Amino acid sequence: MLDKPLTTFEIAEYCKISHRTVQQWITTGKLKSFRTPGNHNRVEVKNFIEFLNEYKMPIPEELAYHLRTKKRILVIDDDPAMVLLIKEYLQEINNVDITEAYDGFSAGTKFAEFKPDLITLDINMPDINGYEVLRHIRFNSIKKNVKTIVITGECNASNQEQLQKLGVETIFLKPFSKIELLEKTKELLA
Amino acid sequence: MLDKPLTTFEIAEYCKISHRTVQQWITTGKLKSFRTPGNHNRVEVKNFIEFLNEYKMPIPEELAYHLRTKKRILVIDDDPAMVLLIKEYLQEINNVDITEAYDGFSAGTKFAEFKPDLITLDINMPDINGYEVLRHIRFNSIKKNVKTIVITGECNASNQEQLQKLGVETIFLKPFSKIELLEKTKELLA
DNA sequence: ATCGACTAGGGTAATTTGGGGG
DNA sequence: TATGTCCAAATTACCCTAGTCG
Repeated sequence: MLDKPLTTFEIAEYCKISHRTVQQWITTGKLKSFRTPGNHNRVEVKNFIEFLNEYKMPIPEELAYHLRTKKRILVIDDDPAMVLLIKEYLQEINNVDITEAYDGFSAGTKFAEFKPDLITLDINMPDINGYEVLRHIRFNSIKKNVKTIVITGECNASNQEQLQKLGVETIFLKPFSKIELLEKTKELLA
Repeated sequence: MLDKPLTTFEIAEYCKISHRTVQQWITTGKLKSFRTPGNHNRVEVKNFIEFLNEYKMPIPEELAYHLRTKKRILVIDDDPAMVLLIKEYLQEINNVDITEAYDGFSAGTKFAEFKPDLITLDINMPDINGYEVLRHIRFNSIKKNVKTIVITGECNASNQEQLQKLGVETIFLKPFSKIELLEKTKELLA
């Protein structure tokens, strides 16, 4: 969502200036863009960030994560042994920072503070309602585009459908394959 | 953040001073700014306020809302009717911003984003373990000094002791007195 | 088919801004 | 150090156009 190319109006909104000025920046070559077949300007996020850096302009919060060198993963599970296992597996990916949470409240604070690119989540937990977590992420958080992997003990067809509606990328049933988890995670982070 | 960065002329108007002087402040590094690609100065509101504070200049009323004058309260309860009641009561206090959360995860994100000065918390909830919340706040959060009021249906002596160890300021049993809640809250926010 | 609301581009005039010399 | 004036350049306001969606 936030990764799709930006329109001149969106950039104008980020920079708090008029869309005409953005068009000027584009025509004078200061800001790189490409054209849609309908002749509309589109600016790739990385070009926008490059531009902001070059002119030492402030970078909007929502785009700041593009500057990170390491991808961030938040592992949410109330079972410490499972968290340990998942962390151990995922650590094999290069350039990732992993944090964990064992209850809903700290999952929330860590989500807001750590701003992960991907989360793994159990949905059958006594203290956390996984569906609430997903709903909150999709509808209320700034970072709606975070990738979500559900790792759970049980999941029937109706559950699966519900999870897919909430934008869950993949569902793994315990016990799960290390290789599959790694591959899927790498794919989602790419 | 949500506000447009200020131009030198706008700052000149706020300070009742010439725009040339504002430019001097910027070139001598007293006032932080960035430049548009067309070389126009822009000053972020937070930098302007910082500058005004440093030089002990009066802060224009239009910008005063950037200083946190209002105290913030986060109401955590899974029962919407109870949240409504508590909010209605607390609204009578002057200069407070109140936000609510109905589940652990959003309580966490709101705690991290809203940074409340005081929270009210139920501890007998199916989806949120109130003790976990308190433990997290005391031991892991940045804002350890947040005041905590527990409002709950049941609470025996052992529970009470546990809560006090976790730094809970007051415990109210439902149904509770509006006047007592207001008084205690005001006292804690003072 | 037509309407209104919305998004986007672009022409042009008006306004705002930076900075030099006083 | 702070200000008033000036001009070129940057930015914006205003307007009209076209396409899309329901």
